[in-house]
Amino acid sequence: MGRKKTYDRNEALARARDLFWAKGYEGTHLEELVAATGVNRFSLYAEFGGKEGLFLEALTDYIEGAKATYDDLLGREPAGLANIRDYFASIRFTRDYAGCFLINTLTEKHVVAAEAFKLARRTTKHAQHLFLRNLEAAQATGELHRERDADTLAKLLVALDQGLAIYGIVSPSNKDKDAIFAQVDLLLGKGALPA
Amino acid sequence: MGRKKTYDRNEALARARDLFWAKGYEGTHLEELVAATGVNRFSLYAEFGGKEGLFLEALTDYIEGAKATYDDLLGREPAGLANIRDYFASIRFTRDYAGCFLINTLTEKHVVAAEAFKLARRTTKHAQHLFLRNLEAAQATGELHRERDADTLAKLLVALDQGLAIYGIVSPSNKDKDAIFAQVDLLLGKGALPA
DNA sequence: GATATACTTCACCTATCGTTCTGAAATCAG
DNA sequence: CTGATTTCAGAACGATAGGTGAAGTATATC
Repeated sequence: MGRKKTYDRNEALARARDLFWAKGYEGTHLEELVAATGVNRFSLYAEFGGKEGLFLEALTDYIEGAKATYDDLLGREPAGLANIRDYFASIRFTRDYAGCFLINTLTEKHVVAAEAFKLARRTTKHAQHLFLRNLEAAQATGELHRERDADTLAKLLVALDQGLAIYGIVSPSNKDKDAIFAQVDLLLGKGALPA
Repeated sequence: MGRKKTYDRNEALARARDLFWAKGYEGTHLEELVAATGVNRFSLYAEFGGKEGLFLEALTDYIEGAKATYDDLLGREPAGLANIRDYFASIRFTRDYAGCFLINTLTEKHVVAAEAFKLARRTTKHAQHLFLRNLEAAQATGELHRERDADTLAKLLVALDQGLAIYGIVSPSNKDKDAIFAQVDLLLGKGALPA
């Protein structure tokens, strides 16, 4: 019983996430959050426990979404280089992510920085693990040369993943993306890579 | 005539840069700036024209430093892959940059975002140009295979450069760095890269 | 339809932000 | 030394931030 909410919790969280993502924690004011989410100040406090709680939930929401994307694209069967190529093609080269919310958060040394750091390490490790999984499968089938250091290559791909997210902000050209993608292929040993 | 300043302008600028770098624009409060720079509020306004002016000067200072580093390491003669290797080895794999001040700024949509965006494009283009210069020289001497798309490879290196700056925040392990460096070498066609 | 419940609106509070002002301290020309 | 000039240190300013309280309104159960 009682009055119904005029907002949807998940929808509100998504809007808050986008705002925090774009403007950072301190740069996003409560008034903007109220306007964007449609949740009034009082309910926002009751629902999320204030600005800080809302931020943490928004960040967690983002992480879960990112993890789901990783799992979806890099967890496919059969494992192999195709999964990696598909990941870069469909994430880093199509949607215009404004960098990475989590990484942006790390650069802001506010109160939730410690929690964000833990999340960052965990997510990075997860992505690295998924990359490695596909690289090792590729080595098993002979798709990737067995002498390549798969473990390190996975780390490089993680770094490149982040780099491309940023590159997309500065130079969001599709022409560039296609060309860079071809170079990633070369890195993976596909295509005609000269010795 | 008049009283002497108790601070050094450049020193104060460097301290302000580090603070803004670490905590962002909105996350850095004037009181902290006063404490860190040793410049009192009044003088800070007289000297830099307020918080915004100080930020812009600090950002410019950072850019000039970064550009000088690029020029120094990637502009050396003779041009070639060694310069690129040296750059990554001495910048992205030794000093613990907390990401890139300029890129951090882009993610904060505050009042100087437009100016920061211009600076980012210009700096990125500059780095790309320097990478390309060394790649083309390497192709001329046969150090790098002539069929490689040097232009695109330069772009990839720019993206990787940014990615490694971030990777250094999350996983600042020197063991990782050495291994990743070996993979960068492979990307450049040095070492025993299997076809 | 009465009543209890939960959300909404709106005004207010306190803290703190960036900025400005004021009087004292320090420096240099004459 | 004297006076002009500049910086210094701290208080004070208006604006606005995040958070909270009280009254009103819509909804569900009985």
